[in-house]
Amino acid sequence: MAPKIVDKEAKKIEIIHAAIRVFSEKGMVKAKMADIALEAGIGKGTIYEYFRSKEEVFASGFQIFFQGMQDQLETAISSTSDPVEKLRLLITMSFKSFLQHGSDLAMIMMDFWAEGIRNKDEKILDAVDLRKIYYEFRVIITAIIDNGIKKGVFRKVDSHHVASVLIGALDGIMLQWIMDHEVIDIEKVTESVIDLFINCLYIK
Amino acid sequence: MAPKIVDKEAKKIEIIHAAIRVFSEKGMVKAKMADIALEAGIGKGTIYEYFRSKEEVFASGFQIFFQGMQDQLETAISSTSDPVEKLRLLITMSFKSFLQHGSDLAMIMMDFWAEGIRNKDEKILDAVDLRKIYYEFRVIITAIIDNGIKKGVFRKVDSHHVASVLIGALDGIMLQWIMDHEVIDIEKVTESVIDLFINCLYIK
DNA sequence: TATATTTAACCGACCGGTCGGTCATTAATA
DNA sequence: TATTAATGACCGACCGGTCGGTTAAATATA
Repeated sequence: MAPKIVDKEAKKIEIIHAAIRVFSEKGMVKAKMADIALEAGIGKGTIYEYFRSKEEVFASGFQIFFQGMQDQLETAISSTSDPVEKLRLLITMSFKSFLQHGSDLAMIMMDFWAEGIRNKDEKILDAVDLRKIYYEFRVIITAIIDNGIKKGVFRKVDSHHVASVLIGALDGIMLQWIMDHEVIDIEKVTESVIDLFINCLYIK
Repeated sequence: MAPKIVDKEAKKIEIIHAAIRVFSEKGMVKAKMADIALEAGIGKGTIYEYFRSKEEVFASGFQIFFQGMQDQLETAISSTSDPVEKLRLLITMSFKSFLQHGSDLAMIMMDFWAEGIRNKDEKILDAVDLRKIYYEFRVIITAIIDNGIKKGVFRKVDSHHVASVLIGALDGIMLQWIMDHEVIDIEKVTESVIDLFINCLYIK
């Protein structure tokens, strides 16, 4: 009188991770539900026991992916209260986590971007809301800079827009790195970013 | 004994422009050959008189799109020999041309990025070679910075990596702008970029 | 312990729709 | 009329999603 019971939630997450692997290898469009099922070691139909559609699988992957990144970053910068050190950590951590994962994970980001931009008007999937993610990231950096200005370590700048430029630089450099690992030396670029942003904000 | 004659080359370019319009509106995947034919005011089969496949249409669009951008930029910065002014022009021009075109053109860039990255190993389409495009862009900026250093207007920096950061910043900011026009004030961000890059390189 | 029963979980053959690409036919031109 | 250009109905591969049937874990019964 009692049927087979599995940890639905755990299995769901397993499927998401399999999906992320497939998405990163083949891209959102070329990744087929059959591929995801194969990677997860289950039947195609089973995926539909856990998700309503391919899009929902994608959205779940998106959420887990960015949540993980954001958590990692926030714990890192909370380890110090010095604005300069916070910025330095934020920059190095961003690149480090990117390098860690290899180029596969970089690929998936591209799809998330593309999908996020394309679906920005249709609010069907609010999990795939890059605007919110960028907004939050901007808030964090703006706060650091404002704090630095208030403490008198940074010169007075338009913190909001400098934050936009920094985020842009981080993303844009990653784009270049994805395209050509040989030409972009992350170590040295990190130094350049730190040089440009921190030293230029710093009051000597 | 003489057949109907049309300007094949002109018609080909017409089709490419129609395709770019459709790609920018619908994205590479959702853009159908039938849509492109409709936009160009011809039959679907006719496209195949000029291109072998959808991918070839896409690659041609890619080439024309980036060639146009690059030409525009190069003529702009060739109007002066002052490194500072060259950099300033490069930054403002980049954003201006982006604003000019509206968000549709921004969309297509996303697809080009995604496609360019995904196809970087398969050298089938060397038209879609973003590595080359970025490389050339990097060379231009590196040259400007090196020239500035040589002339003693810029302090000694790792020009190659600073160039990477600048390109990254330009691209990354555009990404943010695509996602949320409201939050990113291009005018002010331009100022911030100029402030950060030029003033920080400048020797007072 | 062995067997029967229940039912959540699982599955993959199948369906319906889509779309890139083809080709037999027609139109236009000199 | 000879030749090329243009076309859109058609084809077949593909794929997301469905569904009827199967499996197996947990319990009930003897």
